Amino acid sequence: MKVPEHRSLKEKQRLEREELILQVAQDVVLEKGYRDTSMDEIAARVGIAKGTLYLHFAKKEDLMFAFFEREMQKILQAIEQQPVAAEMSAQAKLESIVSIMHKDPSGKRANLLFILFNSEDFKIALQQKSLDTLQRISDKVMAYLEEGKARGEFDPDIPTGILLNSFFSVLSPRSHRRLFQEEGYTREEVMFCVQKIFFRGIAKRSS
Amino acid sequence: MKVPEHRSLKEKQRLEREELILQVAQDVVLEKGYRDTSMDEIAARVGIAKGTLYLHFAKKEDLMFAFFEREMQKILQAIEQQPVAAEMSAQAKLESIVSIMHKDPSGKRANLLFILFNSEDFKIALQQKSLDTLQRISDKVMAYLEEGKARGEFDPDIPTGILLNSFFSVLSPRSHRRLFQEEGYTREEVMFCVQKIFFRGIAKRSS
Amino acid sequence: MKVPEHRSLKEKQRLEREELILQVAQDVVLEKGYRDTSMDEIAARVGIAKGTLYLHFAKKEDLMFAFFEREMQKILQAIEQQPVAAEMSAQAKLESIVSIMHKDPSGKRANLLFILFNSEDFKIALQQKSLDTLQRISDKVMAYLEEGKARGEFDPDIPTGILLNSFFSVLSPRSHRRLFQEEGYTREEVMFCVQKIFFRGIAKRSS
Amino acid sequence: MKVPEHRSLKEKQRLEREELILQVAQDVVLEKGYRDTSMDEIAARVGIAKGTLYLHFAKKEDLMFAFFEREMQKILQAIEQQPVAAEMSAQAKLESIVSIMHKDPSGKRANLLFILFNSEDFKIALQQKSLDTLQRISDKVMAYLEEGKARGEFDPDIPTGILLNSFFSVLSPRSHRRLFQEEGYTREEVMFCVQKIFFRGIAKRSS
DNA sequence: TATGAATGAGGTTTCATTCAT
DNA sequence: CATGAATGAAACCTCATTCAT
Repeated sequence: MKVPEHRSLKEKQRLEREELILQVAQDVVLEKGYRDTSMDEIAARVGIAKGTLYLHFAKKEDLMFAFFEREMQKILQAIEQQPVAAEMSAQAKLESIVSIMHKDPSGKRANLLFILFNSEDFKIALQQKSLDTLQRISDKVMAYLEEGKARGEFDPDIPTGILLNSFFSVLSPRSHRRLFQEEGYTREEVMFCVQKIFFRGIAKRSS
Repeated sequence: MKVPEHRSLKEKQRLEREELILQVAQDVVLEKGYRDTSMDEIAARVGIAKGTLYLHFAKKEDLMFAFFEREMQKILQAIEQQPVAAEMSAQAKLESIVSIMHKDPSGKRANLLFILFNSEDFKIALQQKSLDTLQRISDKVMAYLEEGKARGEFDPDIPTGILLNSFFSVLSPRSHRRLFQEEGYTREEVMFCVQKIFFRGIAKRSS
Repeated sequence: MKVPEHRSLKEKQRLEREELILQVAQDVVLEKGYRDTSMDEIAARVGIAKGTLYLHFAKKEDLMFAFFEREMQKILQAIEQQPVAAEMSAQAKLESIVSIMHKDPSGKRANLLFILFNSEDFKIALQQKSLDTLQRISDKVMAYLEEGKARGEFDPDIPTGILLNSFFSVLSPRSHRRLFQEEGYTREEVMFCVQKIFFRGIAKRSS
Repeated sequence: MKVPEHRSLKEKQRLEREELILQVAQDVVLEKGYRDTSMDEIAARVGIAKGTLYLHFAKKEDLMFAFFEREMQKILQAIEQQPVAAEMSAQAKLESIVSIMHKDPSGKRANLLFILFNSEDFKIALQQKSLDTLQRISDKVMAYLEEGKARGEFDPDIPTGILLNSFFSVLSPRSHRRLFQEEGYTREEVMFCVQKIFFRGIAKRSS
């Protein structure tokens, strides 16, 4: 109020630190899972006091939700910035979305989303927040699925809601993770096959 | 000691109680997840003292593992008792397995297995036990998948390991649960579509 | 009251079992210490139900106290049955008592008494019971100590109470146990030296 | 962080509290023994929450070990700071050690050490820690015992290991405690007599 | 009388959250 | 703002003791 520039500098620092916290939290969650990630450890790794953590995020849930939301935002932005040629097939568009979700710089995104999605604690928290960004991603995918049906690419007999769910099942590395972590398949190989199964599976029969 | 009937009566009561405990544990796990299921709460809901719980299951892990194993046994037995005509297609055989896994009286089985499978704590416990039953179910499915490939039903270009994983993905109600719990689809409809996607997706292309 | 013979038969069986329980309790206490000896384990080793244990001894403390008392009784009897020649020196008489306390058939007595004497729980229980037998043993030793003083064997300047305590210190295998369990001394060697120190230490100076 | 005085003030308070905890723990252990000393009770008596206790000592064992080690350190330092004239007899040196061990401000030290030494649980914990301080005290005593033998003060026929044990037996107030707590002897009187017995007992006979 | 299933108080330890400095 | 010590609820597990059969 007195010195706006100062205020915004502070604000910038604040955001930078928030970003750092989220990064660290992500790492820890990936290592230890949701429940075994303690606020103590996050604070320690960031190099701040536990109390400071609570200045940024009032609850553990809030922190967790924040980086979930951030990932979603990134995905949404990437999807929206993706150049989409009009004549591109619906399948190609959806494949590009899958590709976005699996190809983050750190390569951790999909695992992270999976962990959060399957953490009981987190689910409960999630239901109480608005899922706006998630909804928008979902809408985008749904739009492509319906476009594909309209174009005759996808089987119109399968309800779009079910298609949507199956799409996100394909995406989530679920047990796929095991395939390249323990059974020696490459990530690319697995994703290629899984997408193949999915898109063939939903294709309109050429009859 | 003297009277066999007496002994077996006690034993019967014991088994009944054990069954009750497992039922309750199942419910709580379904509601709250593995970690948030406390021995206290299970005992309270069963209506017994905490100590009594420990007479039946020496550790939380043991209790959890017990009903996991029990479900697996039921599934394995059902699979093995299923009459399998020699000329039945591999797909039909696999469909019957899916059907078994999804048709338990309570309708909770698949969710439960999914929760346990994705609980970090439980995984660790699981690795220290023999996974015999689980392995045998898995072997059965794998055998059918390879039979299907040999018969020209399934695409031989997709590694069987990946097929196997995808099969269990289809099975696990993961987000499917949402479809009939919140979005108004019937369980049958969802399973029908999901299986359709899967089997079309892995079918050998008619050249 | 109706059938005395029967009654006494029952009574005899009862005592036999009580003896067995005490034997087993002794073994377990020697193996695990006072606190880590559970009523469950005693019952299991005796081959009776836990409830039966409580028909004989209403509290854990009572059981423990019972075999403490029993050992004391044995010691007292052995002491009183010991033929004591009038002209025997006081030192010789005391040495024979030490010998009795250390030479029980099982060779466990001294350790056991030591464990009990140093168990906090037991001490408290002990204080609430009459220590009759213990007192009588103590009186016997005290009498010999005073006899020794009167005869000019022991130093009359050391109060008999202190001598008494030191005597029981010498007896108790305390850390002596370590000497032959971990350091390779023989039990006899240790006892010989320790008694030597004690009796020389309390001897009247020949000046 | 910025102000050293501030840091050291906090540190000082922390140490003071730690000291208080150790004091209280000592009292409780003296009253109830090792096993019956609960973290709850210690916290309650100190007037802090249970969790706070765990900020200072991560395990019950650690707390117990901490004050054991602290006492040992105090004793070792006192021994090493003791001015030792070269011509002093070995007996005089050992007497000064006994005196140190028995003359702590609270007068509880020896009892405490004895309780800990005879607690099964503590022994196990002790074996996993380095016994450095304990060993050094023990070495010092042993050196004096051997010096005494060499000088012709002590009986060379008694193995030094046995002498060492007997020395610590004399020190430990074992049942001595009873003498001045219940029987009206003074501490000094008891210690005087007990040392007299010990040193006479181990003296070389003037032949 | 004998049984052993049932009880529940009590013990240790963890960790999200608060708050005085 | 930042700190981190303090809190206390809650989790798992044990075991002496009771009591219906």
